[in-house]
Amino acid sequence: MTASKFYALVMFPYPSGNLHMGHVRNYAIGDVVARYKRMRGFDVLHPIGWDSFGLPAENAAIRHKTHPAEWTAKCIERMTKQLKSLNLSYDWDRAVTTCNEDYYKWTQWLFLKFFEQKIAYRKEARVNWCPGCQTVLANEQVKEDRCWRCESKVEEKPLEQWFLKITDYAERLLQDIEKLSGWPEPVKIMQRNWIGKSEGVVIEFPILKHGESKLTVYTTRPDTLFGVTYMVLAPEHPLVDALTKGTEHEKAVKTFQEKVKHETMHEREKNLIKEGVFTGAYAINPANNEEIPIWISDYVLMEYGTGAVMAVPAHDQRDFEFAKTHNLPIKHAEPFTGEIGKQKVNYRLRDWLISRQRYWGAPIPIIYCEKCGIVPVPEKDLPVKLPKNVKLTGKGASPLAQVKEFVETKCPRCKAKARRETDTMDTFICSSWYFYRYCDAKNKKQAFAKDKVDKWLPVDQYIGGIEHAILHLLYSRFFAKFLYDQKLVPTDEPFTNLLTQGMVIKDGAKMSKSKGNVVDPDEIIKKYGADTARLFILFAAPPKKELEWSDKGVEGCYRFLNRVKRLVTESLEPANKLRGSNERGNRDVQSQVSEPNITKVLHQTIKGVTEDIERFSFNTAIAKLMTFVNVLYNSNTSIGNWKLEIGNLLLLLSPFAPQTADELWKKLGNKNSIHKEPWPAFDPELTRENEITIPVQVNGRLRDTIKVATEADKETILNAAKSTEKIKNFTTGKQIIKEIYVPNKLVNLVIK
RNA sequence: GCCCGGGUGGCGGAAUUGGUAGACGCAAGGGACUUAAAAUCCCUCGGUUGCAUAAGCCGUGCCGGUUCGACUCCGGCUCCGGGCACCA
Repeated sequence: MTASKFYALVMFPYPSGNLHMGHVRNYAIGDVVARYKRMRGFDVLHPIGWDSFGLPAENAAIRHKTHPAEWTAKCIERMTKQLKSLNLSYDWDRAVTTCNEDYYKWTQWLFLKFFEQKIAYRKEARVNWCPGCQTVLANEQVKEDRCWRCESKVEEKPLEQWFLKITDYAERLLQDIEKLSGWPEPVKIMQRNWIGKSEGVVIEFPILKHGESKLTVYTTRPDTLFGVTYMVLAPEHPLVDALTKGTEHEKAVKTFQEKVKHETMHEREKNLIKEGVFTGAYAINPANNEEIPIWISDYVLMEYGTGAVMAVPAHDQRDFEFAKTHNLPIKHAEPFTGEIGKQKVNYRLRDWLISRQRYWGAPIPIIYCEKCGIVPVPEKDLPVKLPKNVKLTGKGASPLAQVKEFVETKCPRCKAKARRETDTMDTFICSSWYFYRYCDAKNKKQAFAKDKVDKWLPVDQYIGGIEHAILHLLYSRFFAKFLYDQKLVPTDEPFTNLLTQGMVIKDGAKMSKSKGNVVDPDEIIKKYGADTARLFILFAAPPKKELEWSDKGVEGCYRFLNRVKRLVTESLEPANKLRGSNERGNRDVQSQVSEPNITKVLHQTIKGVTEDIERFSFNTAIAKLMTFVNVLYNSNTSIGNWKLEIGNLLLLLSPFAPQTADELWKKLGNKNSIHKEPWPAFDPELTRENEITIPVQVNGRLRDTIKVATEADKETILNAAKSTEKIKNFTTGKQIIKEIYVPNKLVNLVIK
């Protein structure tokens, strides 16, 4: 029988040149999972790589007068050293680097697949332009009208660009969220909201004195049809011209349209007073034949629904505000219950804009021919290599457009002179399929072999930052579905379980250069070693929560590891040496722990640590190891007898502090690496206490505790509880009306 | 505005199904060892009354409810963090 597979994946880093604490946290968590699963006998895939295309490298190269390829290579070299210094158990042979030809060749190949299936297409649209990055951005990459990366204010520009038709998958992306039982609820909610499904109807309103022309609106509330008092069109709506041409309203409408044209979506949204003008035309409410005025206003968006709405000010906040501003009637009406219009589903999700007007990305493998039009680069001609000799200024059009040798080519179909596409792909494309490439990282003939991805996918545990709740995690789900449809991968969801780690903060704020609160992992590793750094990061907070950095806390973890080391050293000394009281201060003899109890605590610790790791409660797992070490230190028995306990302690410690655990393991006389050992098992019988302390409450308030044998029956325990001095003080002269006994948990006496 | 998280000692956090609130670590105080310091080891450590390591009262953001019993469940607020934001 072969071992079950386990794919432990961490979000691969962008090679900025510096590992930061967020990385350390992500990778420490991932490494604990990988090491633990390995010890549990799983065949574990735990890879790492580099998300190495992207703007920062291009900008850094310009600043440092070097080439992005060289800059990136240096950064990767540096960060590889840093990662290796953390003793992360990666399979380095599988490392992928998205800016290498052998990777982006297949990114381009995937683009061709999308193109074949008409998922990749070109269209002109008003797109988000970031003046800081000098490129366009996808909707997902704009946060509150600012660029997610450089925080410049995003502008809108009408441009012809490449898109991926992610909207074709909107319904499946939404439905399959149900399948993601191993994902955190907030992430799923964010994705649902982003997709933004709404179900409604499309209703046609005839227009008065305009023959057959009709006004089509989309509404989720057809029941409010009787309350409609006016109609509103988006300023760009195609009917506007026909309605106003040659009328007294034409001029005012044109002026308004001009004004709106120069505003971005966000500016429009910020307008507190809803502006608009009357078109002079009227529509007829199909439900009651009322004549209602048609207005235009910037609060109606051309991009959503039909670009026209029926306004029900009695029901809708925005309609209400508009009606008040422009003195339009507000009508409270009976609900409309008839059948009208056609069912229609709308989504807020827009297609993914993937063109980027920058150099450091995978070239879009497309050729424009005057005769043949848009021609995909034939597969055999891949990769379309990024030319090395480029002038990078960070300004103006796509840098590739300046490279004559790149642009000028022949049409693959008719062999006539043709031009290459000069935009590159959004780097989120590169990161949407890297976890497939890991399975077959060196394949020269394919992006990945089917049997390899069949073996490893889906990812059993994915770990990364919440900041990708929509971005990377939505794109990757989309890719998975497309690749699944192409029968290239085995599942239509890529990640079975997702753990979103919290940020690392210091002095209450995110670590950042501008705040000057950055802690350099290198310095911590140099001073205390990688194990201390890992241990602290895992101990200071549960993975999902924010982690407050504390230099003192780091020292505490350092002390703990030294305590473990000392324990091992002392255990190797002659067995007759007791942990005598003379070297331990004047401790209460009763607090010392005797031999059989150590066995019990060992088994309790194995049980507790195992369960804690399973539920990602690493902080409490480590706390239990500390408790165990404290118990050993407090023991009154010969330390020479602790071989078994100390061996197990090291095994339990090994996923957290791999280097220390292995060194000490060898010191104990073991020849093989601790990391090849199986995870320790516990005996449930041996974890049992033979005497337990039971709290005794009177009217729900703790009054005393009693010690009883674990097997003691209800009657014995209740009698014992009622007969203690303290309890008697509360109960004498009173009537016990109820006796509550929760087995092995507590006694509560209700008195009157 | 809407949708998610979250408020527990001086601090980070624990309490897994409603059952001894504060595990573990940090900081603080005391002690042992030492010529001394560092390191190490031990003890105390939510607030309050109290000589007390006697006993009691209060205590998990606030107000109320359910329950023998609530950090945990329910209703209403409040503050902090995050996401979305004219999507008809």
